[in-house]
Amino acid sequence: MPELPEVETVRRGLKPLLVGARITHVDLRRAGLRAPFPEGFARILTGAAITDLRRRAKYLLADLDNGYVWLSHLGMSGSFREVAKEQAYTPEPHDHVVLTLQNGKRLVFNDPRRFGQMDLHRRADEGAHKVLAALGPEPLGADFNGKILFDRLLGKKVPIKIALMDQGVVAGVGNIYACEALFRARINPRKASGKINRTACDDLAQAIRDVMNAALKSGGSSLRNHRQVDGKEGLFQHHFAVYDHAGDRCPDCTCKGRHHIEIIVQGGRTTFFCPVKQR
DNA sequence: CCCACGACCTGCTGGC
DNA sequence: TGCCAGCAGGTCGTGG
Repeated sequence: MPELPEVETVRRGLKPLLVGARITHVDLRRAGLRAPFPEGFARILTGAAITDLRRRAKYLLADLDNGYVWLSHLGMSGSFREVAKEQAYTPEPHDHVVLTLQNGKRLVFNDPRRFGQMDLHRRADEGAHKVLAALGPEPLGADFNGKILFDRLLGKKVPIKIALMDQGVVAGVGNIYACEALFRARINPRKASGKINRTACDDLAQAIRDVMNAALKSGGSSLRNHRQVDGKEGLFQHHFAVYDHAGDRCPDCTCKGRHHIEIIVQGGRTTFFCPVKQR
């Protein structure tokens, strides 16, 4: 469940459970996810209290009172769930990490495809963190606008859809919200990034912010039975204009309902768009 | 530097 | 009905 709105929804769901909590036990049920867990992972988490839970792009960052930051990424299929104090923990398939908190509650990380990530770094070194430092601006941050986007796309030849999914251009946009934002901004996903003019970049930056804010209000999108931390499902999938709507009529009135959503492959990922509305 | 593409995994589904 | 190729919300490394 992993684009910015989903990860932010997870962060908000986990915050009451984690912030202020102390980790008393860490059970690693395998040696790693895509990469092995870092050296001393369980040892460094054990005994530490979580002082804050932040998000950068699609990464969750838990600040610990021992100076470390616990970084998590949900990949394609990762999820966290809470197990209540009085409830016995029964392992489910693909449960990989189980944290026990001092208050008796448990936090379980489950990830069938294991594209997720967990790592540690020192808070003091975060500015030098290779992956985090390479990330583009937060689309919901105060410093993101059409000018910033225009400057970052300047000279790029890749199709705009591919550029939007490049975490170094703008952070947190994935396949769904790239498609949805381009539809809202009436931009053809195949258009060369560097040929998008300043006005269109203003529209696109606004479209990204709008669609992400709308998704956040719905608790994100829940595809394939994914659930948020509290077990509820996000509802934004019911508001997709184009994503997963190949062959449907274009929902925008300027297309007069006669045109249909097309599906193409870009960079190995599916793109949905209206060839009439999006020029 | 910039870009294309395969690899990494498991589970579900749609078409035969 | 049953099987399996193909596809799924992401990132990274390796080529050209």
